[in-house]
Amino acid sequence: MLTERQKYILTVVIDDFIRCAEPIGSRSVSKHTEIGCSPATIRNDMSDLEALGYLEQPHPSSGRVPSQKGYRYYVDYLLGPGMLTDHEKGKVKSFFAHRIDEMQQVIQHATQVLSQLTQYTAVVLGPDIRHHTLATVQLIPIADETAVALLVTNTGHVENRTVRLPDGVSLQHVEQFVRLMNDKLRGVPLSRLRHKIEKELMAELTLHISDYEELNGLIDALFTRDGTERFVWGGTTNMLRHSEFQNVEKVRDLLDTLDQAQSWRKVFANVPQGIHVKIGEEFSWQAIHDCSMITASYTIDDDAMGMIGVLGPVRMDYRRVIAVLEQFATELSHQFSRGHRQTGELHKEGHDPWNR
Amino acid sequence: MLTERQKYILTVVIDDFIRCAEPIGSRSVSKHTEIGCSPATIRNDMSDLEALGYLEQPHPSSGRVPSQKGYRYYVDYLLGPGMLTDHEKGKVKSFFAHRIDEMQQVIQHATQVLSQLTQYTAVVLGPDIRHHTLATVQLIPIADETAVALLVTNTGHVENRTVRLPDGVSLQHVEQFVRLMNDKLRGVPLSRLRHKIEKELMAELTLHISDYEELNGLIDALFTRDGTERFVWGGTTNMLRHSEFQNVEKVRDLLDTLDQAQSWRKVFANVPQGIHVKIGEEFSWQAIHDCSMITASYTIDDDAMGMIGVLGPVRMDYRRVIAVLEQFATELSHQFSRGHRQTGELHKEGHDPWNR
DNA sequence: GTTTGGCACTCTTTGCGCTAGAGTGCTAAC
DNA sequence: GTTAGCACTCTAGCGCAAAGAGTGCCAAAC
Repeated sequence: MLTERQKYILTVVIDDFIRCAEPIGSRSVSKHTEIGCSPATIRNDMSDLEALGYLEQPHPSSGRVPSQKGYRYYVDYLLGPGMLTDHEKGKVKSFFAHRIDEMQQVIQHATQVLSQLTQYTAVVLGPDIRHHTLATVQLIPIADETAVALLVTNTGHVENRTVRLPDGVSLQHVEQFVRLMNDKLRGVPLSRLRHKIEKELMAELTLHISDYEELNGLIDALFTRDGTERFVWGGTTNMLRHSEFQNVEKVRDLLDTLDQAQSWRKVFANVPQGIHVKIGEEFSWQAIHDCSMITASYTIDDDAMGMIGVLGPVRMDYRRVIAVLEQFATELSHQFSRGHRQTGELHKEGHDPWNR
Repeated sequence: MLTERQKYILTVVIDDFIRCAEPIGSRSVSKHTEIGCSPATIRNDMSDLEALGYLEQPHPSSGRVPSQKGYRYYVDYLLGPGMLTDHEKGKVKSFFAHRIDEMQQVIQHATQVLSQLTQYTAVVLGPDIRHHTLATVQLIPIADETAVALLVTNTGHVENRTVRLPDGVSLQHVEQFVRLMNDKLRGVPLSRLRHKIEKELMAELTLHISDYEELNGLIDALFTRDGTERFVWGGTTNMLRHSEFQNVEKVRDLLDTLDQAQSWRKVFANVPQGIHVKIGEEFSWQAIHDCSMITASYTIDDDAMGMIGVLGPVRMDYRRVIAVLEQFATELSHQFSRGHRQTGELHKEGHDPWNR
């Protein structure tokens, strides 16, 4: 258990170190007028803090540097609420001022704004479209046996893929097949499409495409998502601004790691709701052992939807970044909730404005 | 005019410098047995080559380093044909062994293979879809006044965008509007769509959407392409492998420059057909003044289509990269030509297998 | 006229020792 | 429990010398 003064000293050391990236000595801590005790006293406390594992000495008789355990304590117990500057507020506001239709553009732009605002690297995960419902599925033939398949969700998300059509099935049959799927599947969440087809539609579908193998392959090609949640990094080069990445080898490892999309998907999948901070060696990869990531989830009508995050050196400005992320995630939730509500009512079963 | 021996010495100096990245001295050149003359003679020639601007001395009494003018001469007149190693041939072969349907995936994968093969940074431009023809256009309503518009080309490329539908136009009218466009525009190259609509279809289209402003806006939203030819960088971190990028500041400038999509589009637009080498200060941006780019175009049925390229330090292995690019572009051309031919015949005017 | 060996000269790189500065740990006094 | 003083340690920066690489030039040889 730390004394109040020890907590205060730890806070000051970490705050200062975040600012200037150099070991902090007892004299410079004592300069903070609030403390009211001499460097010698502070030395004793800092020595205790080191013994407890919250501080470290890069070499004997240098100032102290926070350990990752120290950062963890700081984030969990010492961090006061942050405030956005007017400039930051303005940037966030202006991002949300003009509505953008295309999800991909929103994501891309958001990473840019976030990374520019924080001067760290930003990441934005799009909404999890498995909860969106199917608006329509279409097949557009482009060659004898090839067609482009389109899935459109109620939220306007479009997914397209090229599929092979089964041999020897007439176009009339394929058309009826598509018609049937549209009739029966509109309004069904993407995540439940496969299930619903297998439970309720197989019999009917085989009327149009009788070869079971072929039919199954086609349905697979149409509805199996590869789980590629779209996420985008922004401002990756901001990493190079910070003194812990002046070594090119390290930078290369780090940037290569950011490209490992598959692995990040796992990381993002396990991040809890709300604001969450992951520090250095809490990551499983060596290359980002001196990075921290702060994440915030945004929601659509209180449904968990997506995530935004900022990756920076362990020595990042947690207070400021958390404030920015909180603000940004809140705005993003509002934005999407409005947009979603507007379109949510449209595609009930049987309602088709175009009477297809 | 250079003597044969001077050309030989220049070649040796550049070859060696490309290999070891250190100034080359007369003694080390004389070690190449073929030359049959002493270091002193070579010193004289190197002195001449420096006077002519092909070589430079980093500081008095060090070895010589090629100037950019030297590289240019080397590339234009001295470079012999390169040969792929069996390993390289194998890599290229295996890339083209399995056919991939989605263009975006082909591009992405190609950049990875190219950058891995060369150990430099690779870029791949997709085919210029302005020459592809329209297969179909569709409007799928997702909210009261919003619809997803889809353009599909004869080559299976799909473009989607969200558009606002004009106020107070019935869905029947919109549907007829789309039907009309499909009837009249199928088979027209994307680049000529706008022109054709304005020349031939405006009168008919106003039957369905009478407000000229609204109609024009919708057509704009449907058919105006923002000129975002898709290109993808791969292996950007390979840049950091090379000794000229050991300075983090420089690396940051360079990586930031790679992100300037807009500017690169201009560069790529002006690259001539075939193999082309651009060296250092021939670029207009400071940040890549010590990079060279080698590009190769690939074609579909002898039509200029797209481009692949490799960006590396000026001190890059031109011979090897040119060989790789030539091979890769040739294979790519074959691949696409086959694929294209297969689908090229389908969408003649009036031929619609689904009778829509 | 071209080529070569020899030699003096220049510049960079590396290692060493020195000093200044920052910060600690310890002890004794308050 | 807190503080002042002091000895000690470690780093960063500087200058210097020696080693190494490579040149330029000159006179002699081909």
